[in-house]
Amino acid sequence: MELKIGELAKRSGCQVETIRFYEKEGLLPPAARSEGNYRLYGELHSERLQFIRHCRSLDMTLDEIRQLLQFRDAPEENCAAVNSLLDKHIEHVEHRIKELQSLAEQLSALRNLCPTSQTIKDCGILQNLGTAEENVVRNLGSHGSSGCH
Amino acid sequence: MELKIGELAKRSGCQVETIRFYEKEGLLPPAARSEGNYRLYGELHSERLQFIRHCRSLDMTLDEIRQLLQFRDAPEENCAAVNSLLDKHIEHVEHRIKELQSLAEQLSALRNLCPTSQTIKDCGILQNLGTAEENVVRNLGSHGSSGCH
DNA sequence: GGACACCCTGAAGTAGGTATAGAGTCAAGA
DNA sequence: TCTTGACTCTATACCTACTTCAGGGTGTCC
Repeated sequence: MELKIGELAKRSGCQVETIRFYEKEGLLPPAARSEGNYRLYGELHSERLQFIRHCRSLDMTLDEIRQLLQFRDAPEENCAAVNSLLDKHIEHVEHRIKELQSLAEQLSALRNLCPTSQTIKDCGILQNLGTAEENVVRNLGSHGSSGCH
Repeated sequence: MELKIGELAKRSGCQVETIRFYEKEGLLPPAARSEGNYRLYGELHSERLQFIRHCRSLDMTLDEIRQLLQFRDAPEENCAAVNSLLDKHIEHVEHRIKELQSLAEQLSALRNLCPTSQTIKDCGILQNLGTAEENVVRNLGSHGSSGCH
């Protein structure tokens, strides 16, 4: 039941480099080592990695996951903080959805400004992009969560 | 009509550092300089920056913006590529919305596993996060666009 | 001439990895 | 025994779109 890093990676569906990265970040404790200095993992590591990957698949940050792992390591405490962390995360995701929906509307309106191919100087899209943002919601201004890329 | 960088920043609603960054990235051409080596901007810079910020408020990448600026600089060409770039961007945003909606559903289901405060060892949320992801859509696996943070 | 707001350059930091270089380990086949 | 190939190791750089910081110079007001 001792896994090398590549085997653990296959099992957990993540990449070798990612596992090493989690170790460096303190999310996974350092692994035991073989004679040849290879990392060796057991069941506990495997479960912990599964937990982390599950959280990541739910788009939590490493900081949020770090907190959840701490809770997990204190089984007698109360879980109110876990619930609250999740509530905040849900709120965050829903906020982001609304932002992107508003964005999609704006983009669609912009697209309609050039229904067919023109010369660039007559292209309604480029013209509009060059104007002030009067009709544009500033949803991504300075504090918007960034990036759908 | 010669603006110092701080004035241009105020006008365009972005930060001084961001303007310098765009210059370094080649999105804005180098500014003229005053005797004291201060950057001096004119109307053309101001318009170009407005264009860039408008695109950014629509969540386009700097690479996409670079392409649009190239188009903008060739007014006699055909704008089909502009339309196509925008179509791709719209598709991208809509895809991301769907991802996040599925995510929100999963998070909501997860949240329901612990309706009231428990001890951590009885918390349905933490228990579920430690299980394999059988019931979890892998929408963010390896190729999902990242980050709502 | 001193205080203060503004500007300069260059480098480092952010999140969550991914990619690369250069080297070591290990098992199987010729 | 030698070699090939798959795997592992460390350390470092790269990605996006900026932001922050250190250590200075400039310009104006009182």
